[in-house]
Amino acid sequence: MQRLIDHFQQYLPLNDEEKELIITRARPRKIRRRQMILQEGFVCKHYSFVLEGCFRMFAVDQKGVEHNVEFVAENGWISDIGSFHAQKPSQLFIEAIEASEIIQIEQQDLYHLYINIPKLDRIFKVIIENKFIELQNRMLQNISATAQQRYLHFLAQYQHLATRLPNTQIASYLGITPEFLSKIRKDLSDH
Amino acid sequence: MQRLIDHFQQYLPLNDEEKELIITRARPRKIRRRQMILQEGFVCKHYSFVLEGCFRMFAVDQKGVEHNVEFVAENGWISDIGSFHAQKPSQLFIEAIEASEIIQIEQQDLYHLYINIPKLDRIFKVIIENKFIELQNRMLQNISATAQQRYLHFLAQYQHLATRLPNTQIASYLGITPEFLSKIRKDLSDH
DNA sequence: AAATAGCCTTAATATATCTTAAGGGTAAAT
DNA sequence: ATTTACCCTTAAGATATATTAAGGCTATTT
Repeated sequence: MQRLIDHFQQYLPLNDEEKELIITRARPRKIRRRQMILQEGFVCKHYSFVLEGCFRMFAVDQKGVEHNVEFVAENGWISDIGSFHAQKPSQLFIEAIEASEIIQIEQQDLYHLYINIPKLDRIFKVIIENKFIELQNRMLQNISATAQQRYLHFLAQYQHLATRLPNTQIASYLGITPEFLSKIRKDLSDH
Repeated sequence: MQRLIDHFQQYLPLNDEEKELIITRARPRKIRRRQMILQEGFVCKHYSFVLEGCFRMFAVDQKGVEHNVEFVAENGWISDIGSFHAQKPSQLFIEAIEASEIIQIEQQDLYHLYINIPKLDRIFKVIIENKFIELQNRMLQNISATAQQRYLHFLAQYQHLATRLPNTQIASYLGITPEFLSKIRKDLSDH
């Protein structure tokens, strides 16, 4: 739990009372590999902070094909924010790619924390701003770069993830088929 | 200026003192068509709230081709958030597509407002959460849908924009060439 | 140890999208 | 009123990426 407090304090210091309140509203949880913490059709109940392990958020299209929207590993937050705030059924899945440990905060608890610790508004504002910047960069890549360039960019920016993920998951994140990623990798290795 | 206050009050009520402070720190400005309010290589100095008109944020690739990252029209915010907060040179341009009126807040002013009106942390947290959700949906479309599906989705979600934008700008936003968009439109009109 | 399932690769063929080139239409600039 | 610049379209040929099918390799599972 200290890890979560430390995480928040990277943004702003907290006093003991604030730390205590956060601790009462957050719950640690172990997740097995392949376990889902969100499924399509259900409301996203939590904001989840990843202590150990790795998750993917994905959608399934009409043909049943999965598309990875996001990966989140250590010290990152994952949630379907739209579903969480609107309390509407999600169209997304969140699945553990590895055995993981997380800390979860439920919606009412998070709202309670926001009211009693206004600093958290600031902290989460910055957290989401950073996620937005990252996503906007990825979007720019997607509309302007070839699949090979996107793959190289992914390797450079997310080395820590790239080595832990099967290529098939990376392909889904890049928006290409595993077969085509395989071709890209061959072309690269042939210099 | 009242428009900005009203905008904030859609999220949370403000008292007179808060309104007054915001007004002293925000500046209205008229922008001509094609005028740039941010250019590559410069630090993004402002958060800009659009009263009237329409802007695009775009990047220029090595070949000199422009890629539209985002459109923002009435009651939306536009800024290169990364450049703004880090005070680092931007890689993006922001240009008025129509003659426009905006209200701008400089970095130091916004930070001053955040400190003196903690509510604004909450308000901007929600604003950016909504932008994030929108962008994540677009990202999902981009990795999972064909150009035709993306175009139809764009028309459905942004009718108000679609009719005001030249197709060449829409094509750039969708990540396709104008020629291919033209073909898509023909295929659609042939049912 | 065998069987199963997931992952990675290869290659042939098909489809989506880009490039280049050209022409016509319309709005802004002179 | 003419010119210029921008925008939209069409089409042929090129390239990027998807689809299908097959085979091999590992790590589980039986």
